[in-house]
Amino acid sequence: MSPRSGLNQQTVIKAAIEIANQENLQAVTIASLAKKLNVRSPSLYNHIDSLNSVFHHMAIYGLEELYDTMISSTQDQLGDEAIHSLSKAYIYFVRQHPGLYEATFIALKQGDSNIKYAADKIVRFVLKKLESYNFTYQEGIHIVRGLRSILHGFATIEQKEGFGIDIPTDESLTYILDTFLLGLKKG
Amino acid sequence: MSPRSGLNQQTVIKAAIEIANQENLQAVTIASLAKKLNVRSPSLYNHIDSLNSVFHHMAIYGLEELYDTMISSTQDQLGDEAIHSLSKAYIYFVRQHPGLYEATFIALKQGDSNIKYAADKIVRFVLKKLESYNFTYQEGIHIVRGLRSILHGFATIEQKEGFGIDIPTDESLTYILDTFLLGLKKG
DNA sequence: TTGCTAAAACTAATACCATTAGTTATAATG
DNA sequence: CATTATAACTAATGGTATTAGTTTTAGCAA
Repeated sequence: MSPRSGLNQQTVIKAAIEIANQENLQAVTIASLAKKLNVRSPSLYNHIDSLNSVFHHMAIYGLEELYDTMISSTQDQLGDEAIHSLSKAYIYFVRQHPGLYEATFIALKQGDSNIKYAADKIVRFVLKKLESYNFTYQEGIHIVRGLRSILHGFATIEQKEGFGIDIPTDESLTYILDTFLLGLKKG
Repeated sequence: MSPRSGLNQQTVIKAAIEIANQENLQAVTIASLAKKLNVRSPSLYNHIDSLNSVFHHMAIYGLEELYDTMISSTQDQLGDEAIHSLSKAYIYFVRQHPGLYEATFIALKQGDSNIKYAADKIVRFVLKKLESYNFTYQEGIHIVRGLRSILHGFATIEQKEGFGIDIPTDESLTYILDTFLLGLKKG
């Protein structure tokens, strides 16, 4: 107890992620963090710059985790199989870490270069997986934008429970990806 | 000036939408509304229940506007043509009313039935436009979820300027929709 | 025209929030 | 064992939403 409670930036970020995933991103406040970590609010400023910087670190951590998950889900897969794997990994990641995923997205608009870089790594990875299809560069961009739209859109609608109806969402995801991939082959 | 400034709920919501579109949804606060409307913060409570209820009304208004825009963009169109039109209408609506669109989405998770109803109207409209393809009910659901994912994903990524790269986003949208529609025909 | 009343403004106050300044206690190092 | 840097603390500032209680006024009735 009392002074020297063993805090550091990592601990604070980790606590923030827990709160975000259990509640939501809005529930991450200096006050809620302090309570969870058994210190007074101002004490946190020995480890972080601001609440905004907490979101910032969450975003980078989340994007890297998402990237790793996608990488390891595809291994040496290529083509349709790889796209299905990486998509499933993406959607499952959002389901397991909803608050962390929120953080990755909220922060994007701030235009921070570290975050852009972490996000770009994912885009480049997907582009790489598309190489086996022999698309032009421009087509590749369109396709990545399409996949990203599908995955982000699907994930967030699901997160907000906007789908309603009792048809399994996993089946829908498979159907949507198959349709998109089929269209790519025919185009 | 002073008392009786002619406020009502409509005026407040309208001011909120203006602030949201010009800045963003977070900029809509009781304080910013009061300032814009030249009254003190507590005065607003004569016209609204809470800040949350303002977001709520924004969401419903936004969904109805979006619905109307999509309806009138398709008129008596059917099939691919209709899907392209309604999609373009959706994306353009988000570009023109970014803050209002934010509100429609933030509110979804609250699970309010009025909002669910307004959102469902759009889903049913898109389902109707798909009738000419002769899909089964289950396929229809998958496809609507797909289109919704594409449109919401595309719109929000564009909004946060997450696309980078200088290839026109309109071209990407057309490409993505064509690909998806092509896949539907082959399936 | 005058007086009443409901509505809409106001001020004051409460309870939260993030953040900064300044102080105290402690853990580790010389 | 003394010093020092660090990490906790308290106190204070200025922001937020919201509630309570008060004053003002617009419009209607007599």
